[in-house]
Amino acid sequence: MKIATWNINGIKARIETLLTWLQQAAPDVVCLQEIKSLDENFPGERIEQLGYNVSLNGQKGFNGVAILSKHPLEDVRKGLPGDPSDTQARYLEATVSNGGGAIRVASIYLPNGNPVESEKYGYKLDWMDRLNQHARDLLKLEEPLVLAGDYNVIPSDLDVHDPAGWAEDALFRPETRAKFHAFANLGLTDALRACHQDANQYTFWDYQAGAWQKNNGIRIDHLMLSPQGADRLRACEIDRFTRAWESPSDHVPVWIEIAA
DNA sequence: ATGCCGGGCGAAGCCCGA
Repeated sequence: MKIATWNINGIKARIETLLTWLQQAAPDVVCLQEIKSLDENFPGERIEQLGYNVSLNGQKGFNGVAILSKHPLEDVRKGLPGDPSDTQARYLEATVSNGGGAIRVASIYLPNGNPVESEKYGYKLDWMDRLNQHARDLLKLEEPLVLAGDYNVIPSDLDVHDPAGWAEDALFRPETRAKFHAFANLGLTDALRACHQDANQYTFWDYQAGAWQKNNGIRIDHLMLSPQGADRLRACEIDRFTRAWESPSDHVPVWIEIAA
């Protein structure tokens, strides 16, 4: 089973690109971030025509996450627990059943947090604490689990073209990385790093300053697996070719192959 | 280069992203 994550930066602007990639890559499950759409305005019918079920946690104008699946989506959870006052659409979780077994899948759009001096950084850190707590609860189930999405976290120096230049950024500063490592240390496997250890495994290139042409990228889109999920991991790849397509998202898809 | 692009909203210019 092929499970992907992709921050598409607006479904309205990316629907044709998404449909092209879905037909070409043929993933079984896709976690989307930044759909920037209300549920009722999401072009679900065109995606359903390709054989996908669609589950949404949308929001007007920005944020918004989705899960697409060729298999039924069950027990859908909208929103990350722990703060009823949080109205931003950044989390969606569902169980994918493919006959043989079930996998719990989450689509995550973790807050950016810049500028660090603003309340946005505190919101990011609080959100990471809530994600950590929820992951603890999910891991207690001891089942295959894939927490996939745009984490807005650069895990290590290997994952950024210019570590020194990013040192104080909300995506890379020590406090951010410490929380991400605490999360991973609950027992979650970074699928890309389980399969590839070399540098330059980027998933995002800014639209500005020729970042793509210069390969000034960062790795911030991750698939994090429970032990039961990691046991079944067979491959993890980054579809960086989509960044060269016309009118691309600034993120590219990342996917894993899991033994059925 | 804490906004150079690009998207959304909504119909000009501002908010947002990383």
